[in-house]
Amino acid sequence: MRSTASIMHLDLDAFFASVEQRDKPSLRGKPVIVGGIGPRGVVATASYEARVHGVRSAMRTAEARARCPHAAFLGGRFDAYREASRLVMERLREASELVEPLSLDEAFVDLAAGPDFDPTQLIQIVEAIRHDIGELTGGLTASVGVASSKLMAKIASEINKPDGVFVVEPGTEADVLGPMQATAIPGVGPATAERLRRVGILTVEDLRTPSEDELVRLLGQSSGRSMFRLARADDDRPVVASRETKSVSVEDTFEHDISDRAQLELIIERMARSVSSRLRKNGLSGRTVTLKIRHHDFETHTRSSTLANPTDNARILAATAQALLVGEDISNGLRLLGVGVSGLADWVQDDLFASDDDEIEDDDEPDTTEVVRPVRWYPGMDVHHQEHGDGWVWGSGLGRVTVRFETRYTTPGPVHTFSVDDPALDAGHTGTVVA
DNA sequence: TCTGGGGTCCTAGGACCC
DNA sequence: TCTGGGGTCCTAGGACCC
Repeated sequence: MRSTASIMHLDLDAFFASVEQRDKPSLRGKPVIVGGIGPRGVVATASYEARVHGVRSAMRTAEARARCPHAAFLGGRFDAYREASRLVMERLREASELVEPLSLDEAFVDLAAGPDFDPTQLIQIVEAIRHDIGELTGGLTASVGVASSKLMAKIASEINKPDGVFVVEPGTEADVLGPMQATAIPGVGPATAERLRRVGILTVEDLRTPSEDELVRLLGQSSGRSMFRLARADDDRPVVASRETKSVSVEDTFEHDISDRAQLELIIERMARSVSSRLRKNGLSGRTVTLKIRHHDFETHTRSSTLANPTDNARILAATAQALLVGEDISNGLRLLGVGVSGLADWVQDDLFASDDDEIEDDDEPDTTEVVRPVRWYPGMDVHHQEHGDGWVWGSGLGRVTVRFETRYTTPGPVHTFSVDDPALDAGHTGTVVA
């Protein structure tokens, strides 16, 4: 643990929902919920206006609708989120080359690794970053924690959220941490919290009572040892700029359980194509193929098989995953299927037998010269109308789609309803739906 | 109409090898 | 003749994170 507060943790506030409010002026100041919008969906992010009504991440969308029926429920536009994230990470890298993104909306930055870092200018540096993020992203806000370790920086960023800063003065770490719930420590989730509760440990201070060996007996080697240290704010983990991808996977929960084997095999084929194209985009190939299945009753299994050589070939991935489905009892229906690849190598095996017809036709990538016609209009997605211009889908059903014509750069705009196959209406730039 | 999707890390047992 | 060990790979499951 270093002696200066120079590790920063930055967290964009209600990230997905904030991007939506930025791009949809009529939703600013209103409850916005981004996530799965189908019957089995869950909330990814709720705006602060929605959180007032008790809506939280990972809550079922059905419950969120009950709690906050007047909210806008949107499917999510990942291209827009990725672009905003890219701008933020780029700005962070100007402060220091040691930036460790944790997700699209979170990163650690080792400020001490930056060009002529001056600890006496810490607040000015942080405020400049936050100011620039707002400018670059069209008004997104970030919460920041700065401390002498990753642990305390991460905890600090929560303290004055949203749009706030908290600096943990070196020397005060253990005192700041002590009164907090044990679950404040990253890595203490529901299962660990329950184990700790059973032996009377509720706060971080409580967590300092047992010996290291006792914690190892309770939580296992790895967790036990790390919890012993983290409880004392003893943390010297470095900020690591780049981490290698370890696995690539796709999964889908169906609106209705599926028990038709042929249909499941087709879904596996589609997923294998998607995994394959993502492997290729990143110059990766892998040896272990994993099929994930979730039964109607939520019982979940994985089945994996390791190939002799790494591959990124969609046909091989599909055949391997399909073989793993044989022997599984699907008579009561599956609610989820997933296909993944691990054991990645950053090189592709020269395949002596590869030929063009070895590949399944890749329809994953839309032909950019064509007009993109979405199969379905989901709430929140970007659209373009030949006459009315740019807007977003407010809702659809019964053969109609309702669009609000406004963008990030306009005032709240008018609403019009069209037939779902109106030829004047096209998909705008859009990401993957969260559904 | 209970319970997403994309990841990471850890544990544990069996096979196999030295 | 009564029981070694360590290491690695593979599979499966579980906890956790955003």
